Amino acid sequence: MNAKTKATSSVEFAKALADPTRQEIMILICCREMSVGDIVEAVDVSQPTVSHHLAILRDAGLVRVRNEGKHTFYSLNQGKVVVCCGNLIEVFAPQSEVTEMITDTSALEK
Amino acid sequence: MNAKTKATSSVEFAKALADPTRQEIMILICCREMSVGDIVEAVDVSQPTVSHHLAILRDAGLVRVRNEGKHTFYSLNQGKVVVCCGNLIEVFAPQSEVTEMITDTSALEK
DNA sequence: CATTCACATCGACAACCTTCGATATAACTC
DNA sequence: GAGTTATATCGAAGGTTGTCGATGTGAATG
Repeated sequence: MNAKTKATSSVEFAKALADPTRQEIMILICCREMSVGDIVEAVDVSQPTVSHHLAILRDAGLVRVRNEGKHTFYSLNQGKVVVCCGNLIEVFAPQSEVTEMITDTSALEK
Repeated sequence: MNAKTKATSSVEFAKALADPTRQEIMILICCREMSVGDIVEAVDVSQPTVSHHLAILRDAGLVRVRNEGKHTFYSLNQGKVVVCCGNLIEVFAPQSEVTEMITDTSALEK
């Protein structure tokens, strides 16, 4: 387990994903950095609402944040998603083949 | 994809997991069948509340239900958990090694 | 067939969440 | 330093969710 990355509980992880707007934002920043303004333009909610959702994703450790002058760039932490999903599978599907795979190998360690 | 199993959206899946009582129930019935009464005894909420949570898990396709006389037995659908988590990883971590694994092989098909 | 048992459903209430407009903050610009 | 731009925070409104007691329902039981 990486010490830098705060451990996110399964409930907190699920709550962070439990909103369509948040999932939409997550897809936008999944594979690239985006400024808050760019995200606001891409989704159909106000700027404060986008900031609010980004704060929730930040608190869950699901996004990386980088400040550059006036702009703040967000990007999704894909590794965190993998780790949290791995936790879910370990806890709620301990008898599945996938669980054997992810507990045997250290595929989720990074 | 199994035609019997209704496709659960990632938002619906996340919402189903986004409550500690529900996750507690999911762990209880993860690897065994339990009647509603047994679940009520094991958790610290009322019987109507347990029924309510079971209904949400049922609507999300996350539990199997079996009636036997007066009793109703619930058990977790581990395969569904694996499939839904696989979907999350594919969508939100497309560049991870795990995504290559689960898209290359058909490990999630059952 | 009246009673009991197991569970689901209903109605109400409180807590929480999403959303917005308004405002604060912090950084560039002229 | 006054103005502008980008983002965060605040406060309120409205919707959703979790919880409970009360009640409905359907199956076993005597």
